[in-house]
Amino acid sequence: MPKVGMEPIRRQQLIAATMAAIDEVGLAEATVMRIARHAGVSAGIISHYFGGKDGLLEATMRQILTDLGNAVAARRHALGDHSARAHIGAIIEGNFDRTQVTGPAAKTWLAFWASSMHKPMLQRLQYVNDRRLYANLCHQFRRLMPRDEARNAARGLAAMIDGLWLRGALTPEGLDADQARRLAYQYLDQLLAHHSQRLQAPQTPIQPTDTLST
Amino acid sequence: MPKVGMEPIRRQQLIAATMAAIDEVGLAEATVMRIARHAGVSAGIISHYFGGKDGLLEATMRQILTDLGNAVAARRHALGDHSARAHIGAIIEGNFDRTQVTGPAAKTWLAFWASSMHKPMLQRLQYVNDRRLYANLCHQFRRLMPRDEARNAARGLAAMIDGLWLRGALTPEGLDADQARRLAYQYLDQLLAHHSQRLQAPQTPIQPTDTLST
DNA sequence: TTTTATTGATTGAACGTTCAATAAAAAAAT
DNA sequence: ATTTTTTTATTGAACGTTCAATCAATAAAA
Repeated sequence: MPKVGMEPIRRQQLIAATMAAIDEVGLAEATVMRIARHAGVSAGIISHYFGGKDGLLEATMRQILTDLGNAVAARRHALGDHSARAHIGAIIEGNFDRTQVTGPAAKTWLAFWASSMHKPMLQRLQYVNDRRLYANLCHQFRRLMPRDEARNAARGLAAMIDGLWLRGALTPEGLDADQARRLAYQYLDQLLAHHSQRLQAPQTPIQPTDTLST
Repeated sequence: MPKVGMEPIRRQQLIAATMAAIDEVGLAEATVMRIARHAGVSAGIISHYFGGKDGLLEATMRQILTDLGNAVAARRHALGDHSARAHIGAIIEGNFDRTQVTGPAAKTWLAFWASSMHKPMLQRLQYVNDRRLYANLCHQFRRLMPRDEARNAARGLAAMIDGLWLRGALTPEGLDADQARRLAYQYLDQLLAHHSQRLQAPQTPIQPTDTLST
């Protein structure tokens, strides 16, 4: 089987196998042997390409974060409408993207969330990603409201997104992405309602059954 | 040291030591020896009182869920005002209770969230707790709105609570409980605003500090 | 003296890593 | 075209470590 130029192929295989193994039995029992078997290779190869198990786990988390970043960036670039609401919508959509919501990715994500609290390298990755989400949201909200309120809105929406995600991952039936999107948009529109220069009123990618306001 | 009637004492010590160990080094490295050392006892005692490490972990998760249940129940019983908003407020307050927000409890909680996906017993505990939160919220919202909307509101608020929790646990500085409460209440009031029989308007247990702009 | 609680050395299983051996492809030589 | 050599990728058995569980020995209370 040894062909030249295997490195990128094997790396991808092993990262995918890692997610599959975590999906199957959890991080605690995702041994190098199980991961290797999933990828159809031997255990030793992991140390060869990633320097060890930790290296593979780090690479896997990087992959997940990169996927999320791409999912968001793609939707923001495809935006016709450059309103704040549209940008924030793209962030929501990106976070509930197919690749992210899938069983393996969701469980892997949650496993890394938990273990990042005690592994400095993973913590760093998680932190950077977190700040990026918050900063993006904050920047968009800032276009419609004063700074302190924008910060609150960003914190609230970030929490809502993560919360929907978390509960989706924990639910045996998996995340209902449509329902999650709907709830996130509904919350977003409530946040924006008070500050709508009327330019900016409910634009409805999704109609939250609106309401004649207070 | 052997006195009679040690069992309940040791059990409590060991459960507390488990949370402390998880807080310190994470579930993956919370070995029986480390936990035992934390409690000032030997490793063997764990199997003696809990039948094994798994038994101790299960008991620890049960403890955390019980603490949460008590925190909520206490606040609901202490309620003067029996409005739906007051009840939901008690649920929010209970979830951001001191004993829950503390470092050890928060990290232990997250660790169990992750591992409950692959351990049927923990999954069962987590699921029951989850349904209870949802059912309680749903029941209270139902007093103010039609069923489908009540369900959405309950799902949204549950996600918001868990999301704030999660992000608090992941943040290096820990959860800012006051800020979390404020955001949860703000969201709650937005949910209720559309349905307020005028009895029910913003009652402000917490003032969202509103902002002098910029 | 009996009962109860606790210890800690021991055991066996499981893990990640290593590395000499191997096999396949690519390159060079014929 | 064929053979030989070199390079690259891969294997899997062996090693050292770490862990949870066990249980005979022990020490304190009753």
